[in-house]
Amino acid sequence: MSSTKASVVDPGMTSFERPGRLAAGQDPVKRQQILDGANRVFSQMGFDAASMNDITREAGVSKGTIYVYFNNKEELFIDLCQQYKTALFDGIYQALESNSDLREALIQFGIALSTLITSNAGIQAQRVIIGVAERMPSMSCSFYEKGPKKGLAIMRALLDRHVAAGFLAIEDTEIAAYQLSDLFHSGLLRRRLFGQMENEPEPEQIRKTVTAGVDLFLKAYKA
Amino acid sequence: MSSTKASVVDPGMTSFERPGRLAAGQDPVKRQQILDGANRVFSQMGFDAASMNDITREAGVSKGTIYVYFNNKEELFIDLCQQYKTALFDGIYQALESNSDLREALIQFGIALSTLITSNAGIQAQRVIIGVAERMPSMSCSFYEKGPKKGLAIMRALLDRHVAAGFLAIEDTEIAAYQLSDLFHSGLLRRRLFGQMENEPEPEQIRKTVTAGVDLFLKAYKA
Amino acid sequence: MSSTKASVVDPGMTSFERPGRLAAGQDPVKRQQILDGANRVFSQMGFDAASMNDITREAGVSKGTIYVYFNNKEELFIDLCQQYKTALFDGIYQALESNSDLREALIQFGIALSTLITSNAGIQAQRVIIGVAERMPSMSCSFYEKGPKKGLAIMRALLDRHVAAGFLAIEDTEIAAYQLSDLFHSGLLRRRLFGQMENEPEPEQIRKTVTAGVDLFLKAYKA
Amino acid sequence: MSSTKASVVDPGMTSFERPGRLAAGQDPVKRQQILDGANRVFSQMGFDAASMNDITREAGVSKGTIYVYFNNKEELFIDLCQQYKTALFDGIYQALESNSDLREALIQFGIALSTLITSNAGIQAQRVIIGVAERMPSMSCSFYEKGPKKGLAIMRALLDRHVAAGFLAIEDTEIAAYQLSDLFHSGLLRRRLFGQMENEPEPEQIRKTVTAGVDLFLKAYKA
DNA sequence: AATGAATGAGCTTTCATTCAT
DNA sequence: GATGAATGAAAGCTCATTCAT
Repeated sequence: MSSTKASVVDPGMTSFERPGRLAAGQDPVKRQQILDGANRVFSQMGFDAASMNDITREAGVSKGTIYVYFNNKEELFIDLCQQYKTALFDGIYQALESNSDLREALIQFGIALSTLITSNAGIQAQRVIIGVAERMPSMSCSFYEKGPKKGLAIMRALLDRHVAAGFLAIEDTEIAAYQLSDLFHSGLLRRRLFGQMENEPEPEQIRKTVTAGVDLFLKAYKA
Repeated sequence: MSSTKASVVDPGMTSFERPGRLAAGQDPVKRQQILDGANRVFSQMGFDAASMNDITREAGVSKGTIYVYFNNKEELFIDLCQQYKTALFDGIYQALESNSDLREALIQFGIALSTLITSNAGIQAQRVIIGVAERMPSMSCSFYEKGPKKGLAIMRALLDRHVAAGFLAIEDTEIAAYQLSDLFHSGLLRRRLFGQMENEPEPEQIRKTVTAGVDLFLKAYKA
Repeated sequence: MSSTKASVVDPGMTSFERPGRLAAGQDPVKRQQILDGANRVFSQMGFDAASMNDITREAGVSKGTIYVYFNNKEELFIDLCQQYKTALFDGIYQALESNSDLREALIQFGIALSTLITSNAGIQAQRVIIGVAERMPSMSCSFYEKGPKKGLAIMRALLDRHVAAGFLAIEDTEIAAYQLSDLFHSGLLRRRLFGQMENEPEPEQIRKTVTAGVDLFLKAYKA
Repeated sequence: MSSTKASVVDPGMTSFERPGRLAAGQDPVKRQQILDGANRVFSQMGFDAASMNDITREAGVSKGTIYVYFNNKEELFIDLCQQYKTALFDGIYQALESNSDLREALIQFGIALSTLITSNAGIQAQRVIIGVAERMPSMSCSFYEKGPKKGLAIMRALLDRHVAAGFLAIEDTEIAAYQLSDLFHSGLLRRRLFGQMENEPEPEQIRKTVTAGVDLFLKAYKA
């Protein structure tokens, strides 16, 4: 559980920049330091097996300090999950709009998405969240809605536009969007989630998988 | 956590059939009784949050007895996961071979597979296993290999036969098999895993999803 | 905090008599053993400063066992206070009725009462209860009602009978009963409560105090 | 625990009068401010359950400042108790000497004394001190000696004078003083301490109790 | 001189495991 | 062979005290 472990969050600011004394629980650098430690521990152990002592050690702050920033273990976890959502999915949707060629746009987006969700950090985050889905359904649900679901909506809108333009012949673009999003990571995501593929897939493998998926999709649905 | 909860395992034999006194830890009925209780508890709580007391209560046996049949909590959990594999995937692969029409065979198989892995019991089992995948990688891995991977091999062999027969034009049947297996549950599995779809999908919804996936697949890959 | 300390409770039964295995939290000997340990610790430290570890050590049982018999620290404390009430005040009221001579009856009763409430055990119990009276008012109140108040009612009835018989001339027997009960321990109780009198008063001192109080009372109130 | 709560201490000076910067821990206004906050918190919670954070909040000073004025929680508490003694008992003994009529002098003094020790502030102070008497015997003892004991000495001297003057016939004026002091609050103090009388007794009730006590005393002891 | 964020020992409570019955 | 009361290490969390600002 060393600090070399993957992390989906990036403080973006180091302790060197710490300004003058801040109010209790208000220092964003320290807050991020705790979240980083918590991320490493929760990612390795899951919510229940992680102990606050572990997080204390990993974050390099004292137990009392954690409890100044977060009311309890669960709130720390929820805040971390909020961060997963933002860190994972922010800024990858632009690939879809910035490309005029449909095939290329889909491939670029698919690569970005698959790279993300099959990365070590992404897999760990998904595992942790799926692991508590039974007991904290609203959290895992909101994770899905901020992530995959949002991507789906954007993709569906794109498909709708191409259907309207006569380039694609799709009866139900909702189903089609689901199909496409699953084709992006065919043979990658599930194997990664279950640990059957130990390391992050090579970029080349991702490209091949995405391209095969997009081509299958376009061949079947082109007008 | 009552006994009305979903369970992937079926004892198949009641205590009435119990024979004369057996050696310690040798009574298969009692063993199954413990596994059933453990299944209900682990499914609800996950591995770490489940307590042996809960399992004791749910299984209706004493704590000492559990420790005669299983060395510790983890071994009980591992044994239960072995059972998940068998209970989940046994007996669904025959649909692929018993049908001469390719499309119909794929649809029947897809429905069987999707129904299984999106069922409450199936989702709970997958969640629990994914939740510990980081710490017990061999277990989650073997779960994948016994389940999805085996299905994939059978599907790939089927595709190979149809390619050889000239009915399908597929370059890489491994990728194609992955694609098909993901198309079976497009928009179902992930939403179920993350709790965004609360209840088991209706048979009609599964049929529609599978059919759309198979048709997409065949349209693109038919010779 | 050794086992030689004063205790208001008497198990009345030793571990030698322990019968065959009892249900969890049902063994009255063990229960009493815990209460005895708790009594010693709470008496020394008061409720808040006492730690469950101290009680564990003093009672000679494990922490888990305490929590089988009592849900939490507060319930253990409340149960102990219930016992204080019973142990302290049960069986001292008979002196009042068993004696035909009023003066002698009052003196005997006063001696019994004063001996009790100025004893080490009695003082410790009162201190503990007074110490939490602000936060657990119902408990300290019920202690008073089971103890002093009950004695007052009996004394008042006695006075009423003697007034009716023409032996005493008392306008308000309620006030008189209060006066008498305070005269019993004049110069003893408060000094003991505040630690200004370190040791239990000698029987002779108690007798002298009670006699002086009763004589003062009777001289003023006799018809 | 707001500032509307009863307090036995009166700062008597506000921060407006604060002079130029004083040496650390030397500002008597700030010191009193801390003691006031501590009084409110200790009165509500008792010594052990009170937290320095509560006192910080209630006193309106920082934690560091408290530790400049007082070495630790216990010393703060001890200093506060010193103040209880002074605040409670100072200036009530003059009633005894300023009145030439014995009965009237005793009644006035008794009323002053009973009003004080049955007041909310007085009861809270006594509860707190009795609650720690076992662990800090010297403190509770000195409280008694500064308060009740001093009053007793003065009363005894008064009784001695009247015995010498032939107005009273008392064999042991020490016992008599104890008796009188307890008669002052018969039926009030103990009920208040144990919370059986929730509110401060009405002045009329105190007057009645004191008068009854004094009259009982004088009737029995007059020459 | 005053502050209050940080510390970490110690709190109450839980629970996997053992073993006398 | 089965039981479940007992254990005690370890959990989440609090709080008296310190010290950099």
